[in-house]
Amino acid sequence: MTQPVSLVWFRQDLRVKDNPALQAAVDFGSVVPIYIKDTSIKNEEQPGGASNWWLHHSLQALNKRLNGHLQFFEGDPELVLTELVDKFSATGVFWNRCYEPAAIERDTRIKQTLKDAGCAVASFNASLLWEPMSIRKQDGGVYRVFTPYYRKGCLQAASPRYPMSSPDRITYSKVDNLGTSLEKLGLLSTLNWADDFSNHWQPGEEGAASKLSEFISNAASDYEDQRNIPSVKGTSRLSPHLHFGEISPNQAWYALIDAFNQPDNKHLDCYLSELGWREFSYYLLFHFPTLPTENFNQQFNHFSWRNKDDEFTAWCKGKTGIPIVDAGMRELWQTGYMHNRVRMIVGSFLVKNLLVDWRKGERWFWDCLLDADRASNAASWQWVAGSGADAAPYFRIFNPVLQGEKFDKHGEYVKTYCPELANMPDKYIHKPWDAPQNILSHAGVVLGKNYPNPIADLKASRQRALDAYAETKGK
DNA sequence: TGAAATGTTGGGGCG
DNA sequence: ACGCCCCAACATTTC
Repeated sequence: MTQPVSLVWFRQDLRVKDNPALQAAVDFGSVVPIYIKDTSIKNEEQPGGASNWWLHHSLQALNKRLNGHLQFFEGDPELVLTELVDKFSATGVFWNRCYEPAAIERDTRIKQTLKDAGCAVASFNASLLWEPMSIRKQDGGVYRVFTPYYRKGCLQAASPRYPMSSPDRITYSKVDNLGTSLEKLGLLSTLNWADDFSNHWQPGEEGAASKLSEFISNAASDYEDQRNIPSVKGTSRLSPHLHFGEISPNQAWYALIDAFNQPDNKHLDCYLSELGWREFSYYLLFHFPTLPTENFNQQFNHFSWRNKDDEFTAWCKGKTGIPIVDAGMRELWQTGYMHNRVRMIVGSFLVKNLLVDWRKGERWFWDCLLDADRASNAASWQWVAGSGADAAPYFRIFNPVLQGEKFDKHGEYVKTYCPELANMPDKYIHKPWDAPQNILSHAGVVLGKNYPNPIADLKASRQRALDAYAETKGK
């Protein structure tokens, strides 16, 4: 007696533990796990280079966990799925939900097609603590401010689902592998740009679990104080793992609560609320699908960005002459990651001091970040620009010198990524342009030669931003 | 999850 | 001893 066959369509849930769709397929019968590189989505929504590097290695890890049974395809998922259902005589298809506007539209259509073809189809929530459609204000409206969204909307709603364990035993269907090879998906860049990534990261479920336990044993107990120091690994660094679903937020949420084993701990609450910000980004994207491309606050449609190409390029390359900005941009390029505090600093500098449209920054991050995520990236850039929901007010302009002196007191972070400044004394590490000539020459720094002169005067560009924003506000 | 400008207070140096 | 000034330290307001 053969079991019914079902497909598990993996997308952003590249794990075996706490995977509701996989569990459903196991309960249903024998399983064919598949991954489809979706070529039907628009170019600008295709994952960037760094993200694809991660995806490649994550798929490799998942395939290993599935004993090599993962089948890889490329194309329009609707066509691929209907064809596979037919070829494998599958009677069930299961997946975990995605929440990006284009994915929702695609999946809704596919679900109908497969149902019409007589398949059992079910989708599940595997990547959010609270799904966007379930959180509403008392009057039925949509929250626009984080704190009431999180405190009233989320924390007073039903608790997040407790994580499931791995399926006891996965029975794989005895079918041919009709897919292509992982390599043929072409996710790896031909440049050697990504070579260094693997020194910093281990994509896959195992890497995610070890990041989580490392965070719990080393950093979580002092999270609120340490998370802002970029030279210290005081954050969880789970973001790329969460993005690809190698770990669910539910697993992180409950692991932290269990580890602290006491309510009302400020470090615990602080970390959980960061997971809350991730939820809020998805919530905003769901209810405002144009978030990645349109100003949430439409007053900004009239904003006169300067958009100077040479300045934008200097920012991308980490050659602005502002040490902590350059260090951040170089960390991004070299490691595919940037510390959260520094993301705010470089973002504020680009958008406010240089007056470059936040969407240019969004695009660069999209291509460079291993944790590039449509929801978080869009919501965070709009937050920085002041054009978003519950955004930073227009007058909040980070001073990169003060931020450096506050959060990187001895310049350890700067010196890691800007080695040409390695011998600068603490006093001038964040403002080499103010250093007396003898100190510069003693440190081997020649401004304009081996380290750039600052491309913007911080005081004047701050005033320029205030004027520009004041003008927009008046419109 | 800002920074700068402006205002207030109080200790200490000094004539 | 007293008034005056300076200025650090902190608080408040403004952008």
